[in-house]
Amino acid sequence: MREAARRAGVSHNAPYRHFADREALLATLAAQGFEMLGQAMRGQTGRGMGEAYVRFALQYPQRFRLMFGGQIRLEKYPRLRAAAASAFDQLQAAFSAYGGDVRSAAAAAWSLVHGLSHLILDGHFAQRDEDFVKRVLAVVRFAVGPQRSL
Amino acid sequence: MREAARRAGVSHNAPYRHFADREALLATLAAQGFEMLGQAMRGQTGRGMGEAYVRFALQYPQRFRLMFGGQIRLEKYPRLRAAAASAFDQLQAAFSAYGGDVRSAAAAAWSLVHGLSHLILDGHFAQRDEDFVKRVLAVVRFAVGPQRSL
DNA sequence: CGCTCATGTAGACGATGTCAACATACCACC
DNA sequence: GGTGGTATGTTGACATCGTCTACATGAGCG
Repeated sequence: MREAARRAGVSHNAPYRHFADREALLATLAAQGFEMLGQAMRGQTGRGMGEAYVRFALQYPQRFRLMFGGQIRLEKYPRLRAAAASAFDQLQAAFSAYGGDVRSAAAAAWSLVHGLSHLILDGHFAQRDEDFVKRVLAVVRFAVGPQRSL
Repeated sequence: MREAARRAGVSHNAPYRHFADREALLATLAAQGFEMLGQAMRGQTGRGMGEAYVRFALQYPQRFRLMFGGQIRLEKYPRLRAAAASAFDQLQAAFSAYGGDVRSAAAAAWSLVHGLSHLILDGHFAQRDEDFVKRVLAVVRFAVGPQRSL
């Protein structure tokens, strides 16, 4: 709060005229982040969407962490939840052509790109270039219906 | 820090005799978490390991968030990095029987279960029961070599 | 002009992470 | 057995933070 005020060049209490409290400020920034993410994925399809997702995370790491850091209680900010759901809907739409368990396939795809983003940001992989991302995403197939494999 | 001291029933500065600073305390807890995670996955293979991973995250959400929240700089705590790598190695070993791009496949598998854990914890999915997890994981196949699909 | 609303400021409070100074208990060694 | 050091703990202080209350100011409008 005080840091935000400082950067804005106003007194330490001015931000409270615009945000109820710290969490509300962060929620607004997070919602903005989800809109940015949605825009980054717009127009992409299939694997391109996943790559756009990871690219976004690597480009705005702090924002991404804010959006998914669990410090903001989604249920307190309907606008945040809506923004997040809208981004996910976009991903899910890319799977709707698919028959079968669309929801599960979309959830799996989201999980994959989300986890990859997080793990790269946390520095758990030696590589973090676009090629690595492509290679990892290329390994995965999504299957409908109850089959079995590894 | 002060809260930890309070719970331990000691003065507010006692913890500084055991941890350099707040980050060092959290790093220790996180390292412990990685060991717990490793133990939770031990003995599992393939999809069972993924389920164990998600189960761990849902069972110890705060710990999981601490381990992957990005608040601790890995490079400052070699023991932490080692604990994390050891857990990942276990996952990677499960793929070593596989030919092809083992590293990428393991990275994809880790990303999948990691992202799923995070998204469930964040409340981005309506369901969070074990069945949902199984269903999502069941949708994914890992393929070696340069093939193509969605 | 006077009222209201939006916005900003100053000052205070409790809580936190951290530092410095001081105390105490235990253990090794002459 | 005394002595010194190390591990551990305590008290007190400081700057910072999020937040609350009270007060100021300025624009728009009757």
